[in-house]
Amino acid sequence: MRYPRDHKQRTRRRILAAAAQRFRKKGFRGAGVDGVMSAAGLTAGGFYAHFPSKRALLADVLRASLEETRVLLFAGLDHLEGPAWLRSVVGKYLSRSHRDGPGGGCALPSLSAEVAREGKVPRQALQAYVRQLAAELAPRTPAAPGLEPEDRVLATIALLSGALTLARAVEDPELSDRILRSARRLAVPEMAAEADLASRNSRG
Amino acid sequence: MRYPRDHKQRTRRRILAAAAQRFRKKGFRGAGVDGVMSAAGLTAGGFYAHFPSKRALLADVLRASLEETRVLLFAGLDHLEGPAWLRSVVGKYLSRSHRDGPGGGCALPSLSAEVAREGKVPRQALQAYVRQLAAELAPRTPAAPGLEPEDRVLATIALLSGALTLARAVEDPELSDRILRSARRLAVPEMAAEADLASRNSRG
DNA sequence: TGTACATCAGTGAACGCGCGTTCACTGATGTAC
DNA sequence: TGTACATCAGTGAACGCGCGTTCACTGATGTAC
Repeated sequence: MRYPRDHKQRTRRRILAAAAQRFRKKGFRGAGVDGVMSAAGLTAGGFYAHFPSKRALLADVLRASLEETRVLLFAGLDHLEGPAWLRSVVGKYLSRSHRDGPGGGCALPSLSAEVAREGKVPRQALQAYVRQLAAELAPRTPAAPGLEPEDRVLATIALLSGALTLARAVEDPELSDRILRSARRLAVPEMAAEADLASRNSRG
Repeated sequence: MRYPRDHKQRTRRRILAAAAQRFRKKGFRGAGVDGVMSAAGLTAGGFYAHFPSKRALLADVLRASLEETRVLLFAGLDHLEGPAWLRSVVGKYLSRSHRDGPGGGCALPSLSAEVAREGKVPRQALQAYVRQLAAELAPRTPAAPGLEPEDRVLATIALLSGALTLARAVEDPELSDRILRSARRLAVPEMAAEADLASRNSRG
């Protein structure tokens, strides 16, 4: 072995991390191979020693983002359960910091629409992303009217992703905040009345 | 007047209609000026006699799509009210035909993520789109736990848009259908239990 | 210990291509007389 | 009624640019002896 054991693999991870950041921030078409590589401290030509194409990278970016989303959503909630747990997860997803940092966090709000147009491989990766996220949320999610946990979780992912996308696209910060807050309540109606009461109290 | 009265205006509308179709179907970056113009039966050069730039066209496309969404959602529902009315609206939005025809219908699922990155003018147009749609839905929308009609409507738009985006991005048709169905129930919990019952009965 | 060598991750110039935009020109139109 | 003309919507070639991708080459690395 002429180079340090994991040298190439570590470089690959650096490229992947840079791509995950830039794809989510600028979109798949908005982020170029050139930019990704120079963000990783490399030049464009080297890219193809690590990935067969930009589109193939997109699938890997989805896989990498799932891990970030996991950490973002699940960290430090072991003591909660039922609606209170779900409210916490939803609150983290629909937080201002998640909205304002599209380069990190969940890939769905930034990339779903583009992935839909990029053919089979990226679409399957997104599908795996949704399935995996749903599978991890379902066991702790309570049922809702007409919705087993597995289905409630799918609808909730759609709601969270849609709300974050809109909250990012709208120009007025107040409307943006309002979209986040409303979506939080629609996602967890069990806690919505209390949240309403609490915010009334705290505002006087 | 050397040309028929509305000749140029009519051409403009043709370009706008072609752009609305192609932007929603292929994305803003995925659809080129060339393609839009030839879909309108013209050549690329003529575009700039009608619009100052491709980006300015995006804002107009959002305005044009709102009218289509209006027709799609509200046509023929005058006899309904409350949850039953809302269920109908939601059912039309989250229908297979809307999912499978991204070139028509609502602009939010296809364009929100890109609009967020295209600067002030398109973002304001999207904001107006959301506000207008919300204002038209709110008067007939019932309140929900912790959600006045105005807020429920915002969260519902987020849910509908997010669900359609995911349903389009996922490869497996069964998962796609399941996302639509789950979102329908989360959007109108008042009718979800009945829908559940009905579908159980009809399946045996 | 020191030197020649084989490896291979990464460089950087070049490729063809499609993009958004510009602009000199065309040619169908309705008008003037 | 017929002819010369002014208008202007639309053409089509050209522009510079950035894209994804290729490939001959470089040079730092660890190895062999």
